[in-house]
Amino acid sequence: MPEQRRYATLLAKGEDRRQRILLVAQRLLVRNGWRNTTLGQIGREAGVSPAGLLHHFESKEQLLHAVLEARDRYDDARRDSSGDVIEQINGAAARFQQVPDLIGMFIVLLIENLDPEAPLRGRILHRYQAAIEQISEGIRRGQRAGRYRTDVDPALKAVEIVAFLYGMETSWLLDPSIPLTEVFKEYTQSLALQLTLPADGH
Amino acid sequence: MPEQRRYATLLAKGEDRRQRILLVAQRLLVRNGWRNTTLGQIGREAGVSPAGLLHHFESKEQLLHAVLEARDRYDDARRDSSGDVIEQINGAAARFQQVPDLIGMFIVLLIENLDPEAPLRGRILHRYQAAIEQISEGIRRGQRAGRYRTDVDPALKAVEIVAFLYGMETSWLLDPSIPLTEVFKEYTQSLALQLTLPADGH
DNA sequence: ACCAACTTAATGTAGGTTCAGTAGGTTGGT
DNA sequence: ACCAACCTACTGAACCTACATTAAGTTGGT
Repeated sequence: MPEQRRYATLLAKGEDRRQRILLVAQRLLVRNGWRNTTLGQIGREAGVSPAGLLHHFESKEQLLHAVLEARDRYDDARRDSSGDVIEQINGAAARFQQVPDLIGMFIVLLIENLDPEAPLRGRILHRYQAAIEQISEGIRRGQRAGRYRTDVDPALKAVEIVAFLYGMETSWLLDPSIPLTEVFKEYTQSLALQLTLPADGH
Repeated sequence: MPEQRRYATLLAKGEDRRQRILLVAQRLLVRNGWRNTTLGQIGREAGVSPAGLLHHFESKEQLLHAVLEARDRYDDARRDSSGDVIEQINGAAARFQQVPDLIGMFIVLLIENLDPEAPLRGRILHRYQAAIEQISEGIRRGQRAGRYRTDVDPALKAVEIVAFLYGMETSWLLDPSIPLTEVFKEYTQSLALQLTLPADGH
């Protein structure tokens, strides 16, 4: 039996549990925030004791990083800087329905790490700026292609769009009954109107 | 000497300290979240021991409620349902500069109270819905007055606008260097464009 | 026999709260 | 003017609970 296969069953079981823990941790993180989520809660829902949990992750902090890395892998997998801005926004909207458990993680961590000394602050700020940059670039591309008016400042508009997206996440976390699709549609229409019409000086 | 004036000097000192505690608590609440703010921190910055703090407020939770009530009084004082939506949004923008310490309190508490069982969840949801209602009504008023197109659904647009406002708070909390004024101006222009132009069926 | 995957029972610590006491200003009577 | 009773505004130490983490032991597959 090859070295790699020794304990294959056990290791598979462990990996399974590990994934389950990550999923539960992710969900509770969004619902309760990270600081207010205890290893006991995660463990209970994942079927292990707090100590058992630390068999898979060496500390609570490291578990958080594992959750973040899983999330980053997901994001990286579907980053597409090809489509135009409207499509990017619609993509974000679709994700609300497709993977509701992932929505809000970023916002929750952002709020929990506002302090300059907060451990995740750098990482989060970086991600925010990357989002701005991605949207800006989408707008610039549209302008170069002649699809968008050139008198709209891409950087400003990007800040606005990202604010709208964050705000929708926040609103939806609070009240999932809001008419997501319609609001997104409304906003993208409004955007299109402003981005594609010629200026009229009133 | 009238009954109310007994111990006037002492009571004034107490009231002074009380106000100072409220201010510090409010600031730390936004920076660190409520759960991550300790009575020790608040006390240190307000010049009392944790125990001394509880002489003025009977518990940490009650202190939070006092902060909320102070905030509500402020909000109620400047509620104006008279101006149109654009003006309301500009008013919100102005508050970022005027009273930066008040910005973000709502968002932070919102995120910390997402859970259905969370103590402030009801209060926060109610306030969100009130904000939506206020904006909706502003749009409807504009429509009745013939200033706005009637083919924009006020409820939908209100959700969008509130999302933008929350998102701007969040973004600004994370990165205060964003060009606030310009983004607000950009957004209100975009809004005006959509709300006041006749429909073109493309 | 060995190793992963646990469990239960400590351990340590942070933080809210309680308690007993101190300082010093206030009041009302003398 | 002075004093006793009373009050507010605290402080420091002790208390208690909730957690994260550690230690030591158990189980069951390979």
